[in-house]
Amino acid sequence: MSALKPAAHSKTKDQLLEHAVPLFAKKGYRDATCSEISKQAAANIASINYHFGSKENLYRLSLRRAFEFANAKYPFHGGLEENASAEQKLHACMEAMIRRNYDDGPAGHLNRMINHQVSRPTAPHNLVLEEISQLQGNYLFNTIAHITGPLPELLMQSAKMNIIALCIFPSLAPAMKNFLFPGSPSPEEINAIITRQFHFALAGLQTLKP
Amino acid sequence: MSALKPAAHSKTKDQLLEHAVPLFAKKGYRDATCSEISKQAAANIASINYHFGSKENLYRLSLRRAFEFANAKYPFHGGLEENASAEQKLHACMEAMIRRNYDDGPAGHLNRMINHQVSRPTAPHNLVLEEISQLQGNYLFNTIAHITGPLPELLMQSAKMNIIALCIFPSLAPAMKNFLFPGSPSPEEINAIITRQFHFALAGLQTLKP
DNA sequence: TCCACTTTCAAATGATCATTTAAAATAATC
DNA sequence: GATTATTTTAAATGATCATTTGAAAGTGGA
Repeated sequence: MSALKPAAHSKTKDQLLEHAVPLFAKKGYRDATCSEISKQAAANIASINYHFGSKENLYRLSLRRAFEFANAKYPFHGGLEENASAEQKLHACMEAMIRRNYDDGPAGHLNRMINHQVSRPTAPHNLVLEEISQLQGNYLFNTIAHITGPLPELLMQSAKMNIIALCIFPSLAPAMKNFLFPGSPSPEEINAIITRQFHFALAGLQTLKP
Repeated sequence: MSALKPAAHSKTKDQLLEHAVPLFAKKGYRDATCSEISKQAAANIASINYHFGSKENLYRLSLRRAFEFANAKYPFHGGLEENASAEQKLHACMEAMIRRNYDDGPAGHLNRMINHQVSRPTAPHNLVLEEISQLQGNYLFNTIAHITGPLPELLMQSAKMNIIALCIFPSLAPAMKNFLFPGSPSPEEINAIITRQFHFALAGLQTLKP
């Protein structure tokens, strides 16, 4: 436990965070090593612990940063007015989730980090994840409720899960994504995916009405 | 490289495989250590390399074994006749996939192993996975084709992906599964899930018809 | 210039892991 | 029962990892 108190900002600290995010997104928490992160940031290996205290803490900050990027470029509400229809809002949510999957830049890092996290949960990271998913999950939850009408809690959660599944499942597994789109899908293909999945989801939701 | 050629069968070898499967299913390839596997099998740590050559090879055999268990208890065709309707066949596929998710015994190990594998692919293991998923994927593919009628290849693959997503997504993430069902769902709840997801999927597939 | 403080650095530390080794124990064959 | 082959064992090996250490270098203010 070091008694030193590093400054809030420094060039090295910024560089470390900047390179940590894409590396965690690419390899996941475990396979992105401190050695590689600090090498990419042109910093000494000890700098991570000096500036962030631990690799785990650096990961937590990276998650938050990736969330800000994703949310800024692809917000769940999609710029819709509050009085937009529930169908429009659902479309916006799905569009945001799907576009994030196919964004190779900073706005796509969050989904890639989550994909790694999903099947390999580590206690402290889940706190951040839950915070994020609640923020977005509640908006989606309310939107769905307007489409299906009131449903039992369990059915609602399950409906929400189905919407998320239709948006992010193909990109969860790198193998599946590559199978569908060797290389990256074109903007037109992404648009087609969004409308296709939206109609698929909407039809499915109708079957849940009492 | 050992010059010894161990016998095809031995009690220790059987015990190792028997304990490796549930451990790989619980923790994934990396977090299930040779040390823990051999301890559970009441064998020496060197026995894995003696009998299987490497941890990787033990994992490959474990995958095959898990596949046999899952397929024996929950076959994709669900005991249907060849002339059953496409809807019946789709229902059978989905039922098999969903029941495997909620089976805590040997028949559930395959899905748990795949869930770990999905987001963290390792080259040699993927060969086995592809073999397995093609076997089952082709059957599902043909079934869907009968429901939607002929579609472009990409649309068909995407439809297949959606069906799989609706079946296995909630159990992909341990956190999500626990959120929906703290503890395990009852047999009645599982039945309800199957019919609900089937109707959701069927309605979605209709929207893909030309 | 001196001093207190912050930051960087190369090397050490200690933990964990799969795999190897070589000797000892066991089983099989004659 | 002697000899050969197989299996088990404790210990060693070497690799990788996050983190710690202590000294060196850098920085800003009086």
